Amino acid sequence: MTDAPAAPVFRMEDLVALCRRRGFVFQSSEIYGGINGFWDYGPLGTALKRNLKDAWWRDMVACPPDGPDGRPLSIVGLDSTIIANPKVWEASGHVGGFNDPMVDCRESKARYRADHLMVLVGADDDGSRRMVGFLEGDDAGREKAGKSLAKYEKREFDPANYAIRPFTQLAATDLSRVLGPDAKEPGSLTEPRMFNLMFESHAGAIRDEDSKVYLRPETAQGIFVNFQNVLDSTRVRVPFGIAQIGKAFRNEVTPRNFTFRSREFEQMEIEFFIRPDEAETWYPFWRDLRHAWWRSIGLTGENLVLREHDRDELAHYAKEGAGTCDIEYRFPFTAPGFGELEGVAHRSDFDLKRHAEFTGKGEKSRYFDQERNERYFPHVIEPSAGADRGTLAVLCEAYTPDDSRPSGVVMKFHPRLAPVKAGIFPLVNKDGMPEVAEKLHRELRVKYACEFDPKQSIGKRYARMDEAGAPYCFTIDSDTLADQTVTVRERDTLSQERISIDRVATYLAERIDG
RNA sequence: GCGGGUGUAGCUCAAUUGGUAGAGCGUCAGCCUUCCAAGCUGAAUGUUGAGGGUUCGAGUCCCUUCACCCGCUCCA
Repeated sequence: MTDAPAAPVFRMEDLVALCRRRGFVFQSSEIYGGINGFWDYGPLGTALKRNLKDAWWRDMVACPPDGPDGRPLSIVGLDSTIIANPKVWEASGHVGGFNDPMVDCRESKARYRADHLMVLVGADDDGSRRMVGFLEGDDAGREKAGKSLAKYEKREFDPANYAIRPFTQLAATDLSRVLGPDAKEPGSLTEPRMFNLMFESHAGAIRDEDSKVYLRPETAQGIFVNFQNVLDSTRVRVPFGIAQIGKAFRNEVTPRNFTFRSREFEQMEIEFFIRPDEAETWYPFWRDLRHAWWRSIGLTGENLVLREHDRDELAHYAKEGAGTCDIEYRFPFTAPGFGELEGVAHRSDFDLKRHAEFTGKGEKSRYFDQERNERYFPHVIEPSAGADRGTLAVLCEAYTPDDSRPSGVVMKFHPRLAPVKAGIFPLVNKDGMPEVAEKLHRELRVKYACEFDPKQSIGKRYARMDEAGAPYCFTIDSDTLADQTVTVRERDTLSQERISIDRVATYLAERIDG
């Protein structure tokens, strides 16, 4: 990464402005002032995102490549609900994990997880002595706290004279005598406050604790809880995958960076179930396949990277395993750093085991492998991609300022993802040309998203198609009427060539369908 | 959640010490137009982000709030 090229040479606000101007992305409920962390897709953005999801579904579910064993992957689809029995989230660990109390320091503006915060206090504390905070596991911080306390009390520091207590066990009245880890005066720490990262609602008319439900924070659990249903209803056997595209919700503390960190977002997830001893084969397979897929839909530049996680940043379900990696993109707002598009994780058998435990089915729910004549909880390789983040990366990759063009900018989408595949124009809006163009449009629109536009000058129409990212334009002129040929204008090169009008559909098929 | 900045037509921006909210571009309609936002004529468009206050009078001053941007923080 040392000689990585410079970040994209455009300002994010220019892309945001284009997205709004051309109808890719709008702020949610904008006429009421918007709402933080929520975004709507306009006509072009909807088409773009749909094309991305369709490409994923086709390449991963309908027509996946061969696996490492040389046989086609077996992957089936699922569409589970956003709201489920709340026990799902107790089993998955989200109810606990999403409720971390946080402590803010008014003086240093730092924020700490309350359960990571400890205080050093005199062992013979009588309720009036100063306490000094430090972070659990931070030996240097703890030493510093000791020195600070000894200096304050003007005596030698002897660990035997001090006790360590969790911050969470302090009474509210004690806070005024606690010195924060990064503070100079005591009393700057707030009481622990809950940051509930799962959205809550209520199912049914009565709004009480029993009716409380959660909007799912990931689509994955819908797959795990349907694992047995899919096995029983579908002729699949390990190794196989279950795929799902759907909305998920996280009450992010700080939504930021356009659609990158939204509170409502869409995931494209596969849980691929494997034999426990084959993770070392399947994990690198999926990692490389997913990396290659993002490249195949147009993220071909240096801004796409694959990054293996360090051991200490792994999630609770992946501590032991074949590995976890992020597929990351260098967005203008992360540059020179990167932002995550997709995580590929070996989740081990964590989730299936947890649901076996929480449903009380236990070992009985183990999978029976007929070929091996043995029972086990399958392990899982999870490629989990963000549809909105992917769409945003595609928008960033496509955005190409070009002062030599009238539009000033061109969106160079991969033809497969382009929301409009072609513009179809009569060179002038008379002499029979619009009729021919409209007929061509009617034929092409059956298979490809095309725009017929007879108005204004040809230059304006090309410029508009540049901003919409249409890879091709077909123009009918007076020669068309004589020899049945049209001009193809290519978006990226601005080249023009003439082809027969009855070859237009084939021309598009060769370039869009591969 | 903290600090800083921004907010006027779809976009870019004007609007004197507080004194009738405007222009260009784009959009739309018509004319014209034989290949890259050409030209002519005309049209639509705003509770100046929202709410409150001061004032005879607020885009302008004050308060509150919302959204976006930058920096922290957070991201199981």
